[in-house]
Amino acid sequence: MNQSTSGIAPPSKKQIEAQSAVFKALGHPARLCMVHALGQGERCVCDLRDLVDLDMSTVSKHLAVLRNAGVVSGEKRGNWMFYRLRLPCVAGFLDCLQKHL
Amino acid sequence: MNQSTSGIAPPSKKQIEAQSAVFKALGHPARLCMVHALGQGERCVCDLRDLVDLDMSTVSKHLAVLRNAGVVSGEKRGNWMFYRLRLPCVAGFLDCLQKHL
DNA sequence: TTGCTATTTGGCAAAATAGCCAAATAGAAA
DNA sequence: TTTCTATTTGGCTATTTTGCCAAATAGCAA
Repeated sequence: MNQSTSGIAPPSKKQIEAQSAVFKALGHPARLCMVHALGQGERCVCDLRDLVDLDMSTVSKHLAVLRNAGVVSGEKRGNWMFYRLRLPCVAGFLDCLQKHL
Repeated sequence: MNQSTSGIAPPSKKQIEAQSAVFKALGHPARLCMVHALGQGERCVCDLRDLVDLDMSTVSKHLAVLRNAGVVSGEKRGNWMFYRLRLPCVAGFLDCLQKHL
């Protein structure tokens, strides 16, 4: 037999999809590493490439995943593309993880 | 040419791995759905199975992913296995996502 | 214009993940 | 003991993800 269920409404399927896309985007070591760096300010793709030591095209695709999930945003200035963190809550959550893991 | 880099020490590779395991665990609609439910209190596997409508064995494997990442913990009482949320910061982060997505 | 630099996109093979069924396990009940 | 119930594990295929190379794109410089 099952437990009785709570009366609080769960998030919609759309919300769950959007939220899990954010988590999925952060759920890769290279992407999380880049997000950590972006937490300290904007970076160009070349900086992030040096950080994670992957092919430039791979880094670009990782950034596309983060962009599509709404985690970061990019702005082109001259030849460079600068990325910045778009979700303010990420930094605080990372701090909390640091403590509890 | 690259930007100048900050002097703040980045997290260790081990920390990055542990943190991205948490995000990866949360980065699946069914698992996130279950975590939402667990945010309101412990649930047995059968309750979670009803929630996400997947095979019992699939639910069990999803819970193993969450357990291995440190997101939830399980306790057996009688025939039932009860899972509960182990990371207090998840609920607050989900609230923040709700606002900013 | 041509050339150079930074980034993105297409395509492919390798690796990881998801979900099912069947079988194993553990504990309660008869 | 045997049986039933809840959960986990093994194994398998289908799907998704990752990361490289090559090619395309965009903007600056000459």
